[in-house]
Amino acid sequence: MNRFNFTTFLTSNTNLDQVFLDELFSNCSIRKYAKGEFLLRPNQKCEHSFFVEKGLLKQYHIDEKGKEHILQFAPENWFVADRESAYFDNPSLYFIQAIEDSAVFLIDENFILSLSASTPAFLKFNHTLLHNHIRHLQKRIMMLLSATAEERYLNFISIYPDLTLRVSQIMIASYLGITPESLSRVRKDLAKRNHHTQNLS
Amino acid sequence: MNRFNFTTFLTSNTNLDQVFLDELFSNCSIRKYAKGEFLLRPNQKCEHSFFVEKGLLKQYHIDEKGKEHILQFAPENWFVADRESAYFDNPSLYFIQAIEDSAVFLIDENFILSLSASTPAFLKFNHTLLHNHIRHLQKRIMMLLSATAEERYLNFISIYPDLTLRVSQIMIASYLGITPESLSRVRKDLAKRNHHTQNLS
DNA sequence: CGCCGAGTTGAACTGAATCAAGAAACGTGG
DNA sequence: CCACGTTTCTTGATTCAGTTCAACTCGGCG
Repeated sequence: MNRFNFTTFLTSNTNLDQVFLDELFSNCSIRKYAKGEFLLRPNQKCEHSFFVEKGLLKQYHIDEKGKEHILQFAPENWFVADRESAYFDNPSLYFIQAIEDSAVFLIDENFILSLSASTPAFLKFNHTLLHNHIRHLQKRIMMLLSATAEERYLNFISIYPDLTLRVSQIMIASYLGITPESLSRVRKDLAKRNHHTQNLS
Repeated sequence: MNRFNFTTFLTSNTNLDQVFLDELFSNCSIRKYAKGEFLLRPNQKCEHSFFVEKGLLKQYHIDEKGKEHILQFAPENWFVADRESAYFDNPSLYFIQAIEDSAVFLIDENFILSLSASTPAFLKFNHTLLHNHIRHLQKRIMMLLSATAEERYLNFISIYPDLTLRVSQIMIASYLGITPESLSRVRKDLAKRNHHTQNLS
């Protein structure tokens, strides 16, 4: 029996049986990407969803002013895809790039649709994933609408404590919508305040 | 035959037949909400999706500082739901409120799932809706990450020319993540510049 | 008529961006 | 394994977009 993260992810979130999993895996390919390699570039069409088995990806956009804005990080057990290009005719606006050496499952979008039609448990699973994604994006919007630089950073490290160590501050700043210099100052301030409270205890 | 916007929306985006539509409508109810009425409040559980047949809704959050942040407007032919409470156990974080007298279809989320399982065309339709929603949220995040107050406003009026007239500036500002005062100044600046270009032509 | 919320305008303030320069960490090739 | 160049991170000085607070206008409505 295969012992991928992907298998564990599927079996622990659904009650899909082995026959189903075998069919799913026979329609997926796994590919390795070296750090820095691109899985998708703007104006390409994104044919599949990516499941990150190992490593770390980022999805980002370069705006007219040449600045990079990170839409999301995708560490182990995350899905990424460019929904825009997968479901509509539009070519992608985003880069998807490996920021660590990574192993990724490629899943055809049409295959997901046909599995959903044939297997109610998978349909439910896929819907939950999509709704989870929506929920996540909504939280991010609220954060960008209401939180200061410090609040955004504190929120980030509480949600992604591991990423804080794996990702450069430049990228974290880009994800938070602040400059790297500001992030550095925020961290300095927090460290100073933490020292104080530790000394008082 | 019923002549709702909802019917037109469904038939023009899918090839669902009349039998199907009859079943769908027999499982939906339509309700009217007066301006100011709430469809959902925080800590309630949102049982269904709403399709706006007529009128205008807003979905928003009140943060710890007491400020209102609008997640989305929903005019005619839009769906709104609190995915978070519909699909997970968490009670809602958001208000959904009518800002005009409105007529709204209520669609049970479980019913959507069962229709998706039984009707491939509806499955496809629903997936497209969800992906469209994701695409929309992603665009909004890029906007909040990269655009100035003026760029956000110009983007807003280009996407929602009608809403610009139906919605108070206070709400537009809240949607854009700026203060009403700033929005007023942005508009003043734009008007001044437009006059100049008009005089030059 | 008087009230109230929406919108405008001004003045002062501020959080974060920008620009610039130096220090630390990193990796790559000799 | 060290030396070098490159990138990341830090820190400071300055600027700026947008906020805050306050006063005032306008239009609708009981």
